[in-house]
Amino acid sequence: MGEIESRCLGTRTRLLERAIANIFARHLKPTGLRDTQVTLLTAIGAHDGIRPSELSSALLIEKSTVSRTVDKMIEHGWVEALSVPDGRSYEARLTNAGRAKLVEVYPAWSAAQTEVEDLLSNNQHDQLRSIARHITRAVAS
Amino acid sequence: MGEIESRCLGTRTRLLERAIANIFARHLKPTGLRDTQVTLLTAIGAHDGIRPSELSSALLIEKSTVSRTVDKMIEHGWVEALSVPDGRSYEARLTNAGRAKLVEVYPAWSAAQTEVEDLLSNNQHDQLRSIARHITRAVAS
DNA sequence: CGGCCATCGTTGCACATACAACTATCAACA
DNA sequence: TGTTGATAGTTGTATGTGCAACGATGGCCG
Repeated sequence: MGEIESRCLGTRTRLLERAIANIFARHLKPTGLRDTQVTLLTAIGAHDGIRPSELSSALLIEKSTVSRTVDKMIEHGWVEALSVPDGRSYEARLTNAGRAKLVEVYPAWSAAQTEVEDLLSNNQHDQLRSIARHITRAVAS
Repeated sequence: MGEIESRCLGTRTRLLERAIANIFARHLKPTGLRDTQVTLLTAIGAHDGIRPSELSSALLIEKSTVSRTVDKMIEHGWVEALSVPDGRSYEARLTNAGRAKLVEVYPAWSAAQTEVEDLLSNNQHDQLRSIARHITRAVAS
């Protein structure tokens, strides 16, 4: 049973995630945005016209969570939903207000990112990105 | 702004955590235990007499979450609380039922662990453990 | 001894999230 | 064209979690 204690990757990943999420949460608090909101806002900004289902599968965020979070961002006026031929779906796009919000959030994000990078040793952030990329590919296939 | 999209360690860590947590959740479901419960049960088993505050700081789980989760495990009869000189705290210890529960859970945990290791490439699980150890030390100091 | 601050665990409350059921729409095909 | 099955997003429900406030205890120092 000591094997769980000594090797469990679930526990370790969670520990890692909490440590890093806490840092981001602290820095983002004054902006009023949550980490998930920043993630979705950024993803929409980087992939104009992306659809909720793509956000969900690419970021591994539950589709219901995406639905509710994007709804709120639409209410805030940061995102707009463009209708598409497929009547079940829509395309998400940043509004000017959404882009402005991202600009506003950037310094806090950057400070958090720097703090996390300082917390990790030199190669570890690259390893982390590499692992995440690996997972992304595995999920995509 | 593309920098957030391309480099954010918060997003990447969360993605990683979700991917792995989903695998563990799926395997653990039949046992009726959540990942956090397994983590706490295992930690108590490995560190007999550990206190809630120590569980919280070592595992980066909120003290309130530890409190409620341990309460439930006590109700299930898996953990017992031993009183200590310091009247504010107590020592947590596994009961025989708790040890039996761990034995019962082990196969599911092991299957999940194997699936995660298969998902990652050769060195990545070691890198992940290394990073988690690094974080643990940073937090402890 | 007595007051003050720190620490510990618990509880109240708000919220994000997961999972499942549901609705609406599309695609395939007879 | 009508039916069937798959897919997209939404909503209901339950729960885990975080944060803040609280009550209780301990430790410290005058």
